[in-house]
Amino acid sequence: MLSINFIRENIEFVKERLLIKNFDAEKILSDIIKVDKKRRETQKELDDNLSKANSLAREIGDLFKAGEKEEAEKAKEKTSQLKSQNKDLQKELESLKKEQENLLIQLPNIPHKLVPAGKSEENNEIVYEADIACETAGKAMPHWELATKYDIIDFDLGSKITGSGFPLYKGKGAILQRALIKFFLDKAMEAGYTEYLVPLMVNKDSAFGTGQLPDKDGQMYHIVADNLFAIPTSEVPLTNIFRDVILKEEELPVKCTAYSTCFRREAGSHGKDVRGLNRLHQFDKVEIVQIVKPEESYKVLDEMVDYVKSLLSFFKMPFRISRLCGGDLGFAAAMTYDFEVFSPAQNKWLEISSVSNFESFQANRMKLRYKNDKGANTFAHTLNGSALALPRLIAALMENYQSEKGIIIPEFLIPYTGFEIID
RNA sequence: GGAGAGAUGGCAGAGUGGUCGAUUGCGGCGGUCUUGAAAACCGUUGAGGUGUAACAGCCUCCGGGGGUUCGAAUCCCUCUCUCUCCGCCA
Repeated sequence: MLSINFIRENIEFVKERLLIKNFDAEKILSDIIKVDKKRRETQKELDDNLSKANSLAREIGDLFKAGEKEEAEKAKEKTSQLKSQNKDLQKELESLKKEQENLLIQLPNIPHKLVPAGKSEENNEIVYEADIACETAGKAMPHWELATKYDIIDFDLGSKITGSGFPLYKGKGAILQRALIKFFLDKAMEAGYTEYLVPLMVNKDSAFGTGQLPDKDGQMYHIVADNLFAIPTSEVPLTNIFRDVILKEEELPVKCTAYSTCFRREAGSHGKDVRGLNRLHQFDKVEIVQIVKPEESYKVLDEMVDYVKSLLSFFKMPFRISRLCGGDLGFAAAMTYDFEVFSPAQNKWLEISSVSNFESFQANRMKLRYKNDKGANTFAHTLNGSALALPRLIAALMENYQSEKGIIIPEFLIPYTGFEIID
């Protein structure tokens, strides 16, 4: 959420920058300014009235104490009009605040200067491509066939037990999954991240804090009986640890990581790229989150990109990094880098990680602040990234590492899997 | 699920209708003293809004929401959470 003070002072700038995200903010901004003005006027009026009421109450108290009962009773009568007036003002203020909030949360975050304009992923800017050749492009066996051939992932059983998009991993498939999780968590720890094991369901406040609500309402599984949401990523519980928190400056940067299962309804995307592990309702992911000082957030974004790059480099598979254009950028992000790994069987790039700087957008929503060196409370900047999401990585790994003998486990992973080949 | 107790400032912990935004202790910050440090002493120390050139001023906040009253941290209702006991259970 953008802060009202910032908007008030930079309307034209906000309007202009949001066009990069293909968001026409003209109407909503003028509404916000109008409501804001009204809100402040009402606030002032109410405050003045309350001030009067307070001093009257004090006087009445003094009169009672002095034993002047009659005078006191007389003074009481004066308050009734003030009271009813204040009640109305209070109601009005309340509804103005709500109105303002409703408008504010509709505004997406402002994209960073470097974000290219553009409508869709075609306009994303590729900033890095690993220099790794892929000889089997178009000739490799797809991972869903390999899965069956070696009996390590059972999509049909998943469907039987739950439904499509809930695969069941078996034997070496399950172990590979566990090995990767452990590998990624170990690396995150080496890089200074503190590991958490988080709740997989969150309440409304948390879902709102990171921006899942109300923007992506239909994308989360909702447990109605208890009004809880299954997390679409551990970013939600991780970042919400710091909801309504004022950190000390020396506590920054906060670096945390969590492995979790993630749940996504993927409503509206049925039938598109859903084969095999490409798009699932349930999957596993290791996430990294940082909370930093505003002036450092872009340096940290680069660091996080380098970190994810270093992870992917272990696998020696073709991958590339792109900076998302305005049209492809998420609601809450100011800048995002996507990582894609190459699937030789499908002959296409699979998105495997997404690293974003949200600047103060999430922090403002969840009132995440720190005390700066001048003692002033300041919104921190939040960043997060996948490091990494497993299914597509496993898909790419299976396809890239297939051989006549079986799927060869990359050497660095063998200590984690305990086996060298899936056959 | 049943019965009871509780939720106050960074922490501990007073406060049961009228200068209480809140006694006090610890912690933090500033100072005096000291060659330096400790101790001691003095001062200071929450958040949000409004407002100001900047101060000041004013308003709100004692778990959340609602109510009673001229006036509520204090009384009433309700929700959430924590603790103790009982039941059930991985």
